[in-house]
Amino acid sequence: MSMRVMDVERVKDLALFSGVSDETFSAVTAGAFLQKFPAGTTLLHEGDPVDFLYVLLDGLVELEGTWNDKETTLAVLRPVSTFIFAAVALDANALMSARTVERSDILMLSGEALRRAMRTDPGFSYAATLELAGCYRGLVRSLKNQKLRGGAERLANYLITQKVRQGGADTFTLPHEKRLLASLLGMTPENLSRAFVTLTGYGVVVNGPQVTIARPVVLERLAKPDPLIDNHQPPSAAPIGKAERELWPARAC
Amino acid sequence: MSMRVMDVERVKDLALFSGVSDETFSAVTAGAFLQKFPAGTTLLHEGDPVDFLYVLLDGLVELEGTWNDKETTLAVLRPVSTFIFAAVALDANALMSARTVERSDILMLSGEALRRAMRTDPGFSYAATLELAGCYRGLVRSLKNQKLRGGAERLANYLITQKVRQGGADTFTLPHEKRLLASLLGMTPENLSRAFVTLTGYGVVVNGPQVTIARPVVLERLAKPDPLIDNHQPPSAAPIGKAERELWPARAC
DNA sequence: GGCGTCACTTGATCCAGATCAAGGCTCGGC
DNA sequence: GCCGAGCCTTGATCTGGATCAAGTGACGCC
Repeated sequence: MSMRVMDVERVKDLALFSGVSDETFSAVTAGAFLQKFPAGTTLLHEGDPVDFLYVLLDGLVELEGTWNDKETTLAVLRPVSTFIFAAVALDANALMSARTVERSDILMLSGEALRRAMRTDPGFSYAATLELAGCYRGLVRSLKNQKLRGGAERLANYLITQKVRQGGADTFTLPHEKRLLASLLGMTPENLSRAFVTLTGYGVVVNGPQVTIARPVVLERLAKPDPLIDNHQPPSAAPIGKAERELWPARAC
Repeated sequence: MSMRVMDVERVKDLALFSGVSDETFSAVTAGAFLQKFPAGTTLLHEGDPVDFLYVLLDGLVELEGTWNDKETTLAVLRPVSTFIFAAVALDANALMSARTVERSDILMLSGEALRRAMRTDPGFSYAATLELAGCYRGLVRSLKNQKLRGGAERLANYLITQKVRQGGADTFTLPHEKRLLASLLGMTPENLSRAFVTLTGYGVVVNGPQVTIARPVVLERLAKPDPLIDNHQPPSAAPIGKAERELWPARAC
């Protein structure tokens, strides 16, 4: 199934394709699929060879890792995002699985064509470098978050980040199930519940998926957000790549 | 202080500079410094703007992250490695500090010149993409290791990896202080001691920095090493980039 | 040679988080 | 409308790891 004109435009606007020539762009999108997947579909299993670069155009996707019958969520992606780009670039096997959380529109671009484009189009391989550098720094943040903070602190910072990303209002809604949030934050669902109870003492009120931060100053005193771990990028109209997200606030978008 | 001919050769052999044109290479190395640092020198502090790409030619370097007066080791690098390449590519601030663990020879390449080279030399930006993709995957492995395994399991896998990297003999030497290893593995020095005691029951004998794995099969039954987390790359004569390391064993080096 | 420093170890205790168990709730299907 | 499944919460208990405290041994310095 091929892409509609509207979808082509959305892809063209990706940071990854910003400096790309028209020839390269059509070469890369020529053999592309646009597919709709229901919630809970595994797009790609850990260890599998990776034939496509995936672009999430609509919906919600989880990246997860497994070992010894345990699993953990490494990231939750919202549109518009690319994923497993590193494996595509290296033509290597996936280190994590990808699963749709909601019904999602996903564009699949031939890995072979992308690697060829990276070798021939300097604008594209430059953009690819920036994209990967942004992804890398996102992971550094995750690792620091995981190793340096306790559960309640991770949750507090997650809530502050969500608040900013959703526009800054004191009340906002969690973007997905708490079970998934627990896995992302590296704790059990039971402990996430208890962490929410703890934050009650810092002015956090929870009502199902609705969260309100009644006393932001008090919560921040607990959370101690840090620009070297948390990326408080506000929402923006333009679709944004991992690189620009990393560069904020150093550069305008 | 400029580079000796021998050092130029070592840099030229880096995977990062494999497909690079001679002009680009001299442009990048023109304003380069080669410096020797004593042990314990902080090369770069978290949050600082990054003006140089660092290349560790000899010695040992630790990358660490800090939050709220706690600190943790994110990686320990051996020669020949580049570091903070992502920050250089994006012209962003460092997310981690870099410290020499031993006396080290470090080459510093102008970030400005490298970014220019990335924009003009397609061979270089292609190699940069591969390098960053390799670094990215290394971090994915670290994060899975941290979130999915317990302390004793992380230590067991670390030991198995060291054994392989050092040539496969049952007895090998830890490459640095245990205090640093503890921080890398995400535990306190006290708990690392106890984890070593635990592994005694699985055939691990410790004598200062000397470790011998007396019953590899038993230890592996505990460690459950996994190619999607652990990178059991054997040593090799040629200097190797983060990309090739990731590709092993899929491709010959 | 004596002494201070620092890495490492060991023991005792404490705490965060995991696990086990149970109950309430929503929601979709029949 | 009833029922079952799955998510979420709460409570009780257990355990891995952190913290506190003390002791040992290696090494460098005076």
